[in-house]
Amino acid sequence: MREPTFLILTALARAPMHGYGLIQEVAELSGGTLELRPGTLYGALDRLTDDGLVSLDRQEIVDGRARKYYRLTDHGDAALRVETERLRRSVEAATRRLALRPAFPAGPSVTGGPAIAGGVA
Amino acid sequence: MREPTFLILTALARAPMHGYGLIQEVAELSGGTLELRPGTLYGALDRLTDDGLVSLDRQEIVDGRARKYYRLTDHGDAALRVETERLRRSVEAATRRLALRPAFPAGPSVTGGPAIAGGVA
DNA sequence: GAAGATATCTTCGTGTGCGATATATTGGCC
DNA sequence: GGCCAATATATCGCACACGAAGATATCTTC
Repeated sequence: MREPTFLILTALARAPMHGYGLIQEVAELSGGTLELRPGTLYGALDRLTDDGLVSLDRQEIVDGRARKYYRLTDHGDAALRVETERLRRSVEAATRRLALRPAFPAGPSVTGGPAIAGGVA
Repeated sequence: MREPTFLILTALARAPMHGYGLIQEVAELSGGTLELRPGTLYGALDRLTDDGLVSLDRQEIVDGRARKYYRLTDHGDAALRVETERLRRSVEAATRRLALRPAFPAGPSVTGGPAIAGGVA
């Protein structure tokens, strides 16, 4: 599961949403770093629906425009929990190892030194 | 950046490693859930080298077998930090929203609280 | 000398995400 | 009244990362 898919599930974890709302919600969740394109969104929704992680909640007509609300299924809820824990472990591992490194003396100059530090167990 | 790539950079954050060592290290980092295949590994190393995130540290001959050690560059260090924070934000968002859901009433009752909690931002 | 582990690397196929594009309706603007 | 932007859904093709499988080579063990 990649980031767009993960964030779609995350967005749906709070409440059912329709496609366009998901685009905005995911942008917010990612701090603006990820702009969901229609091709990504609807492709993901189809895939997730096939996999049973998401299902069509209801269909409304708002101002003459059809709105399809998608909902996280129990299966999707479980998958999101599993994936979240996987990611959490990765993030923790990376954080731990980055902390051992001499975190960049800042400055625009790269200052030659490889500065790799010795073998830590 | 996807998970295999992320974990390769994470593995290299501690110390330079050679390909085969990375396969084992990434398996350990992921708790055995991700087994890096040679195609994934060497493809990623080539790509990361082209992008300047990783570079060839040294080449040793151990027991007659060539070993190429790869090293995280400053650029790679920075990229890993950025990516780690991105992931951390995603994980926190998902955790927060999952905590709001009635975490599976399920049968055998999980005793009292969801107990997921943690510091919500 | 054959078998298995170590170690690197290539080729090929596929799934996912993304860009571009199409369609339709509403509302604002000139 | 016509045009454009925004809202909203949907499809197509491409690129890229990944994964499976196999080729190559050396060392160790039997």
